[in-house]
Amino acid sequence: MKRGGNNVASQDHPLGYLLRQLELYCDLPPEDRQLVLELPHRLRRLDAASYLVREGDKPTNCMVLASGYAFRQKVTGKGSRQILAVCIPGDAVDLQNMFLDVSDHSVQLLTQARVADVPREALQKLVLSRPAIGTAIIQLTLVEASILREWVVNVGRRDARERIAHILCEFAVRLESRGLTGDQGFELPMTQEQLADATGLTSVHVNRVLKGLEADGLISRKRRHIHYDNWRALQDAGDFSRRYLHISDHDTLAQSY
Amino acid sequence: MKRGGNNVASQDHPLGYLLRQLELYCDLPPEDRQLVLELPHRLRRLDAASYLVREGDKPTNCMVLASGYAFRQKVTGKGSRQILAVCIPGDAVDLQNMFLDVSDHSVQLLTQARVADVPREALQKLVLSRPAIGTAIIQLTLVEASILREWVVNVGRRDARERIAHILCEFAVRLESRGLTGDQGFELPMTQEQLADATGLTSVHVNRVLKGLEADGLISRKRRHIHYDNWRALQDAGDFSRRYLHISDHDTLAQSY
DNA sequence: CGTTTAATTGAAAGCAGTCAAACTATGTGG
DNA sequence: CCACATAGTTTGACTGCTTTCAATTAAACG
Repeated sequence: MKRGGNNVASQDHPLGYLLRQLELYCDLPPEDRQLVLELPHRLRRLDAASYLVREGDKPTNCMVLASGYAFRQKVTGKGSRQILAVCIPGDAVDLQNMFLDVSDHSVQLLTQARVADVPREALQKLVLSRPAIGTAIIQLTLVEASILREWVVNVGRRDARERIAHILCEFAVRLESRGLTGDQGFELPMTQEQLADATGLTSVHVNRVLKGLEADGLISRKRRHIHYDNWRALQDAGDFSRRYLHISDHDTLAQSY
Repeated sequence: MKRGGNNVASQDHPLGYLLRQLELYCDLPPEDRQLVLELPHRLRRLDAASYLVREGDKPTNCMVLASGYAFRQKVTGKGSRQILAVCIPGDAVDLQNMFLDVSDHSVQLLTQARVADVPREALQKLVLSRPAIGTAIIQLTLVEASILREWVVNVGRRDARERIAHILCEFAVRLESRGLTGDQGFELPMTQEQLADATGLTSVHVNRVLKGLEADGLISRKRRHIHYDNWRALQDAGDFSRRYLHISDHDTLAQSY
């Protein structure tokens, strides 16, 4: 059940990760794979904290993260920020904007990144004319929605410890599914304040919870690196089940811990 | 800029509301309109509290609410419930399941309802073969995702009063956009406990907040009926802006209050 | 009408927030 | 190479919004 054949492209081609992500959910015929890789695009290198999209924008491109991390966010009237999603390499940053005219949230880089700008129309056309690509993009969109639902649950019905443990598990599995993790751990590209904005907490409390998880032997930390000392217990602490990520088992090794 | 021509169908045909909803975001050519209305479907009448979908199901139909209300929900390991969305008449209940094989959440009826079951494949085929319909369905999906993002903000970064005011505003505008509201108010088809599960609060506190909003002259209530006494103030109290609903202004009258 | 479900109210407890300060790491320029 | 600046982490004390628990009232239902 390997998805071989395009792994080479993943590493070099700016859209390789995108292709790989599309094929996570359904196989593409060879000619569709070609069409994806041949999408017109312009590659930019951007600094950390750059905005890719601002709420209210009328975007003309669909951006793909060739490398680096980003997050979606919204700011309330009182000025507090809520992070809505974390984008990892290969993510198409604004499928949203491909079919809606005004962006309803902002996207900001977490790290320095390479971003491929694909003209909106080119991707649109592919989605509407190639059933396999259309299916794959729709599935991507639906999985993003599923993750959003889980975030609503996380923020609405879990306590601080559960929220943090849950989001750590989510990262672990998502990164793993794209081969971006190290040995039983990963580089968390966020400050504790950003983690707080993603979980509806304050940075002070995130700090306390992280120390608690560490004290209980679930994780250990060095700088921004998270190591799971007890993956099973971390999942339990976070009420985490991978089902909502819709990643088939053979796409990741995480369950072997 | 009227979307006339299919208003008659909306009232009678089980899929009329769906068609109307599709056309909210982009116009369909007449033959596509025909194809939507000619979708094979079976109509069922179900009691309140019936499940339309259960988490883990592998559904074969896409259900459309011809009448009645429903909500999406997930239950945590500790047994608390989070409501993720409220479906109103005309909503396609599981676009999710149309392109994903396993449902990641449950859908339960709020009221007695008429539900049209459309075979998954029939709708899929239409989406992938008719660009206008594909575009409309994708837009619908994206708007749902946008609403989810706003819910994350609501639950993550707003206090109890703001959350309740916000969700009331959202109902008002969504119902209005489908012509389901009365005079400066609407029938809220939820108990206070369900409202609590939608906002990440407890029913006790929802009650206190509702009474607070009433005491401050923002709303008045009779049974489940909500009347906005001061629409402007209610929006302010809820930090509400309709942008995330992606409803064009001429599709609703709400802003005239 | 009795029974069940939902709404309401009060008192007490607790989780997380706020405020403030100290500490650490990283980076810069002299 | 060190002093200084900046950004992020850590810690403590106190406050407060919401929850919890419990009891009462009101509405819906057979």
